[in-house]
Amino acid sequence: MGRAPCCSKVGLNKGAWTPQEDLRLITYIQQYGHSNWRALPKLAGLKRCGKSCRLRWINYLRPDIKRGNFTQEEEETIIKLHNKLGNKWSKIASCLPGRTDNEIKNVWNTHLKKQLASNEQNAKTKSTTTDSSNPQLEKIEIPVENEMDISSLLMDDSTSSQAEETKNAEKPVCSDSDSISTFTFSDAVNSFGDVENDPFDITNLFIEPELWEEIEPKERDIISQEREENEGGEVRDWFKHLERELMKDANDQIDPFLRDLNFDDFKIVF
DNA sequence: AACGTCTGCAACCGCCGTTCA
DNA sequence: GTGAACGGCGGTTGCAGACGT
Repeated sequence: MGRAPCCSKVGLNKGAWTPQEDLRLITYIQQYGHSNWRALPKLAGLKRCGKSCRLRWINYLRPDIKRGNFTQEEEETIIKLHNKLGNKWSKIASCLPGRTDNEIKNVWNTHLKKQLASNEQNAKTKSTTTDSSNPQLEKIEIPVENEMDISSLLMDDSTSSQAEETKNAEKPVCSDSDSISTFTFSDAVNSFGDVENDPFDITNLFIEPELWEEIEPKERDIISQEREENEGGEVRDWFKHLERELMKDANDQIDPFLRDLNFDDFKIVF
């Protein structure tokens, strides 16, 4: 007996999402959250499968998505973690704030895998020398263990043994099982700081309640204060962007659901 | 300009683990 | 204990734009 399909596929839209659909999804989630993905499309008036909505939100519409090319540091992190974890994209993504598993998977399959392959090829042809044109992309041999501390993988190879000794004294960049307790607001700021044209301020990022509890009280105050000042701005900007997109196609009819929206009604959801 | 090929990425598919009645 | 419902994950596909001929 096979599993029932996640939803009836009859009459549902497939393929690329339209700006109208995006706007509907964002609007609904901002107002009501996403406690039930299966029910969401019906409640939001979307002709989409719940899974499709979830994927669209997680991979594209979430306000805390980090846009732009991956930095060298991020690529190094992916390579190191992939060496250790294999294709555990969600685990790798959990160590790269603002990056999605899908995005990381794509980057790996389209760029990093090829780079590593060509790097290995170069290493074979230049087997007499230890030089490498791209040292950070060299394959790193790390023994696989059942229990692991990802933070050690993210430290410099040269400092890893030292790091092991001072494990408890050092604050890891990320840990598989306990990332929430060690990831501070300052870490987030640093990790987002050099992103060009980042449309979202760090203080407006959606923060899961559990994570919010773990943020230092002082930092929470700073975030809250800045949020009060900017409340709704990020969402409004995003709506405005979508509005512009919507207006590009003169043949589009204005969605009645969206027509009467008052953008000032929307606030960041905690 | 027209056509074919390549590349990157968004989205889909199907399976798995967890939860709950 | 069982199976349906659901969220999540990883592999794969398909499309659009870039590029080459």
